[in-house]
Amino acid sequence: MKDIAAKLDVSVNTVHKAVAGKPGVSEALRAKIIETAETMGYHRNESASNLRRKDLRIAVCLPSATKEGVYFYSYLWKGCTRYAHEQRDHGLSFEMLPYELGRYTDVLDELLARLEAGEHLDGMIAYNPISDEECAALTRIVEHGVKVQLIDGDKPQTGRFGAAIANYGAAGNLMAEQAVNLLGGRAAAGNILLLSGDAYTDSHYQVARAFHAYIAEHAPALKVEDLPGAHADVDRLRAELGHRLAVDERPDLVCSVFAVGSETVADAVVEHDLVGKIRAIGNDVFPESAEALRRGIFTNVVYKDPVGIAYRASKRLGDNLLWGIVPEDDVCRGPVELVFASNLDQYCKMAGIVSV
Amino acid sequence: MKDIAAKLDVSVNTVHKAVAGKPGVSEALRAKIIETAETMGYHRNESASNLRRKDLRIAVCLPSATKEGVYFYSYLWKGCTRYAHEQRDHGLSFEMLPYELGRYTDVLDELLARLEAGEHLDGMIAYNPISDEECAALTRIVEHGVKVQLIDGDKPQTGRFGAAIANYGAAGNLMAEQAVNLLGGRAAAGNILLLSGDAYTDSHYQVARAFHAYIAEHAPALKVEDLPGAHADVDRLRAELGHRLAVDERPDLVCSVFAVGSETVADAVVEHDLVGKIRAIGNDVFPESAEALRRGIFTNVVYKDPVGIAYRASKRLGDNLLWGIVPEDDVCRGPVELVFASNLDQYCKMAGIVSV
DNA sequence: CTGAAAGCGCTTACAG
DNA sequence: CTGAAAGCGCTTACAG
Repeated sequence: MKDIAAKLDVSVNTVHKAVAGKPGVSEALRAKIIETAETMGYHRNESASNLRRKDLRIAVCLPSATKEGVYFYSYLWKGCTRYAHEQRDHGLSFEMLPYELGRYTDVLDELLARLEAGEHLDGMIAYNPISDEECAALTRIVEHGVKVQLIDGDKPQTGRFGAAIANYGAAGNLMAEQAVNLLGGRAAAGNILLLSGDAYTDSHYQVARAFHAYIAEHAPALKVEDLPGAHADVDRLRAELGHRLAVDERPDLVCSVFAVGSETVADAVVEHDLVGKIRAIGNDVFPESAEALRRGIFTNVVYKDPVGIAYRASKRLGDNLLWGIVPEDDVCRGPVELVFASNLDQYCKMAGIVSV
Repeated sequence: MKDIAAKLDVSVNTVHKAVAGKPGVSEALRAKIIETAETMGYHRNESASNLRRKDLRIAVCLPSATKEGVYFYSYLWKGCTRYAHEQRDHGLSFEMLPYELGRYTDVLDELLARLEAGEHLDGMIAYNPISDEECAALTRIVEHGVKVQLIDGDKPQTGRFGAAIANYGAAGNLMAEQAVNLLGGRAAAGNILLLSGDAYTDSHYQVARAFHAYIAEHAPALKVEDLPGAHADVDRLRAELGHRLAVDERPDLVCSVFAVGSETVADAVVEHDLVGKIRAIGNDVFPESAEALRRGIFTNVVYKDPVGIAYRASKRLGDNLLWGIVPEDDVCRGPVELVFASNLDQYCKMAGIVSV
């Protein structure tokens, strides 16, 4: 920077304003400085930049990890806190705002009140808003100049900066692809029972839809029957599943598109003494599903990397606020993988699951 | 730091020496300072620390990516350069020293000469040495106080700081587990042809051994026949494989423990018009294997994350040199995953493979 | 719009 | 063994 300043006979301060995109330089001079900087191979020293500048403030607003879906939410928190920890000396300060399910709007309104009272916030990691109230509150936060990065869903109409979502379509395809493998390849025949969850829950619906589409295209001789139902009526689901497994014409393969359904499947398979006799694929890695895979109850479990999704969401926001980096796509889809007993341990280690 | 100094009535300089582990403080005072620092919740500001201190020097010595195994080596380079790029302002400077295969000792000797001439080097990322000469040269580098992190193998007798290796055992198990799945589960029967590579190449041998062990334990009715041979005699391998696929009693499944073998399998399956009629699992993601998976020639490909291995090797060394972090294990084993057509794209993106 | 000066929190080189 | 001073490369707050 000193060299550039000397070469153009301006002050380092002016160089700073030019390269950092700050106001206070004429556009002509800025262009000349940026050009010179590039030809001289200049790049900003991150350590020095971070040292003097004031921390940018980011709020994280996700469901607390104490209720339904506890594992999933705790993985999201883990991804955010990991990034926050890595960046603690790098110019970012995080405020964690967990909310009890059903109280999202309240927490958003509180935050809004603080913004209206003049408090400054640069960015926010926020759980995908569902209700109109939640969307409206988030939209108003965006209007206060806060860059909002959504997690586990997208609502472009809020004016959010970006969104990070698991690749539910790929998860459904992956589960279906292995289902076809297990039932004999392209010429596969047989019956699949799919615990398809709640059709109004985006993640359930998308996995189930992709599953059906894959089977229809690649192995049309396979019959897929849906068994819907989610957290709310898990008892009915359990009874119905038991019913299907008890009869002689039981399905050749049982799959679940969601975590609670996977647990139900594992329990039912054990209860009806079908371990090794019926094949099953679960969704999401959590202690119970990991145990079921280890014991051979599941052939596989679909992994959607919730920690990674939250980490990437945080990093995209941080990189943008700190360095002005604009991602290619505003929506970022995480990877999906199929877990086997042979490589289960590496996923448990990532998720912090200790085997029993 | 200023607060600690004020509290204990010493200089910031003394506090620095105490917390940074530098000489020049009495042990009694050091202990008192460290205790006070902890109770006051002090932690070192990384940006400030990086800004003033001199860059630590790290050399990277790996096979150049222009010969045999080009993809694998280029992935290792990619992992190292990614870390180097991330750390460019964070107190680490890297020197890249690619060598032509067979010329490893020469490059190590050159480096040794520089060290003996008084040049200083803090750390080194080095490819696993094979020959006695290579091991000896590396040992002498270690004796000059250089912390050496090995990649793709381990030679503890060199006194290396650590090693990062793909989990070849898990890769063999994973391939075998899916082989059992494809051939009918626990009661599977059938014949598997295994391109087992070169028994003297550690990576080939370990994958093949784990594969055999898994089958013997989990599906003893499956017959596994080895077809050995590696890069050196790929023409013979190709002929022999063609022979086995041409006859009526062809295997139900063909697997390869190594990349060149996988390419050979894919070619042979196409040549004998067996796409969709015979099942095949390959090893390693590279353009040809990705294409074979996309076209349904392979059911799956085993992924061993070479970029990640090199990245983690670099990061472990960097974290130790910069912050004194000592990893729990000196040997770090990378993850292994089974790739499907449904999630192939995410691996191609990581490896920089553009689909045709 | 432009610049001179102070300072972020640490590390270094040097003096006592 | 201990400390006073300078300085890493940038950013900020302020003066012109």
